[in-house]
Amino acid sequence: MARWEPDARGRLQQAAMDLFQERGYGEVTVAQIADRAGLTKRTFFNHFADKREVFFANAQMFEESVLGHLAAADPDLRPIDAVVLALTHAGLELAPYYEFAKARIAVLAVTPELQERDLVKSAGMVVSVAQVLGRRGVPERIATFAAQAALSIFPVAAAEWIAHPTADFPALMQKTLAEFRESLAGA
Amino acid sequence: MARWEPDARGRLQQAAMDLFQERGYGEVTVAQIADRAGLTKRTFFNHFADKREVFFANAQMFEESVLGHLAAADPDLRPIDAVVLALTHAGLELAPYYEFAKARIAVLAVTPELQERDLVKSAGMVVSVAQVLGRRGVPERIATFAAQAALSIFPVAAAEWIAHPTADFPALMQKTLAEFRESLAGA
DNA sequence: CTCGTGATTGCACTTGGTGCAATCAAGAAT
DNA sequence: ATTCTTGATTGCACCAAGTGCAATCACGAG
Repeated sequence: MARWEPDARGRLQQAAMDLFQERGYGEVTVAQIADRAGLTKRTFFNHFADKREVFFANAQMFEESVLGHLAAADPDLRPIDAVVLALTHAGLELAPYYEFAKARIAVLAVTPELQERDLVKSAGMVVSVAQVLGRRGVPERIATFAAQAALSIFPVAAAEWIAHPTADFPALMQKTLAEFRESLAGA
Repeated sequence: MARWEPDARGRLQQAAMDLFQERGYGEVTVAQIADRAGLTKRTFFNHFADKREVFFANAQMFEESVLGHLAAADPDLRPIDAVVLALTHAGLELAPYYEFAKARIAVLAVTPELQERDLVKSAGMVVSVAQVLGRRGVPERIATFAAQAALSIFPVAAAEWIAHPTADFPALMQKTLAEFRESLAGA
């Protein structure tokens, strides 16, 4: 038997997501989350730096997945294509969590506080992706721009996929990338 | 004589910036800001939604300037060029506030809390810029991407200009835009 | 059976932020 | 001159987020 009930962190995440869906992020207090997980407010803050972070605990795994795919990508690919492909693959791995992703987006959509943190997470990912590109010899600024472009595309394609789960996600990514290119076009 | 000392809001901004530079954002309390401005904590929150907002009070004027230039831009320009030009012109208007801009960036650079809010402001600007483009008949998604691209470019060029005030800002913008295009390139 | 260790907890405390009623300083109305 | 109105400021009570620190707990190792 474990010391205490196992996976305190996971229970906090679960309790938080449940409560956020039930009452909305703003109406939920950290004490209530901890309570539902059978823990205390103090313990919550041992596991998460602040109330917002509990919402993004899983998102980090997604980032690692993207970075993994990117590091393993064909070195001959152009930077932007490598990143888009990595995002596409990582995105496909999310398919089994369709319901979870949908709920997550629903909460995010109505909670400015979480949207704010979401921007930080995206910005952080731009930096990591750019770093990985850097190791391929891509100049820093180019790498950052490519990462930004690719990461701008992803949520758009993802939202469309959530709305039409039968759609072909890789195709959506390519279509969206084409639109981005068009937006910069070029005399 | 005015009812009270005039321009409470301005005094709060000034006091806040001074204190942030002296001690750092995290070491300054709202009560201290209000105090230095000869007001109370409660009054501070009458003028600003939260502690972070006082730092961005001026930034809104910049946004309005950009939107103004954009609305007045040559309708024949391609979307991305129109936005870049509008940002260039608005940026040039910032030249007289060089010292202030420098101090602002210095505080921002060491304060994650403010960086987070800065991302929100940028995102908001992407939306407004895209709206103005929309009124020119640019499709929504293209408009958003163009706005994102242009607003990714601006801080890079601005940082370089702050570092080398003698440089030609419009040229920096164009150079940076070219780099962004390169990052998406094409064969 | 004791000891060490890491997770959990209790508690006090600071700060951000809000709601509401009271007050204040001016200009307008009588 | 006095009253009225109006908007800005304030005081106060209160809730929730987040932190530091010491104590406690539940296990496995020795």
